[in-house]
Amino acid sequence: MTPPKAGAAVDAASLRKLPRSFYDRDTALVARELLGKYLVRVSSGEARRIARIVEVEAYLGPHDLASHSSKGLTRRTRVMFGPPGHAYVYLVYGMHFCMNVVTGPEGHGSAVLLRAVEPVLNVEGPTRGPGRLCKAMRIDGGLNAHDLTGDGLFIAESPATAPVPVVRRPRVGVDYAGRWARRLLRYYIRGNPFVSRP
DNA sequence: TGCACGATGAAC
DNA sequence: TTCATCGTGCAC
Repeated sequence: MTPPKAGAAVDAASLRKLPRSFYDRDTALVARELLGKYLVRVSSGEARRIARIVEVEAYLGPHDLASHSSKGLTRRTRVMFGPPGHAYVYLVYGMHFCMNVVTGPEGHGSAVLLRAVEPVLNVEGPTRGPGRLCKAMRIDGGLNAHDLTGDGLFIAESPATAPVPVVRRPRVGVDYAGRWARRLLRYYIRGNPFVSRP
């Protein structure tokens, strides 16, 4: 009759969904503050999946040559230029999905890529790396443009109180972006074993 | 209409 | 280090 410890920590009533105002701020700040938050996925007919965000990357806008939005407003980047608090999900290398959260005011073209999570509840398989994260959390292109203040897929406050120690590094796989490749826009929780490339 | 190239992951 | 695999953006 003793409830599992993890279950108690993620009781439905304790999951406080992040408001849109959280996302409508400076992208690097949102990236930094997403660390430690809970990513929640509710697929119909399946148990609710919860994972703690441990690694992210900030993509600042059209001036950031590593950002998809540097191509301007296209069918693909439409979501990035849309209102904050929505999911930008795209396919890379023809086989892996990557999930971002749109940040800043509408029209800004910025987002934060989720690169790794730590399983908390009902999450199976590897979760380090943006593609594996999406696979484990059952996130695919059908969730592109999904409103993160709604249901199905959202981010919530975590019960943790202590601040997380943060490491800043250059972003992964953007060597083509010149000086933007060297910017320290990748953030992860120091010492966390689920980070993709410590 | 064609083509080069990935915000990756897994195998070798 | 190589390769799978396909949507996107841009050249033609």
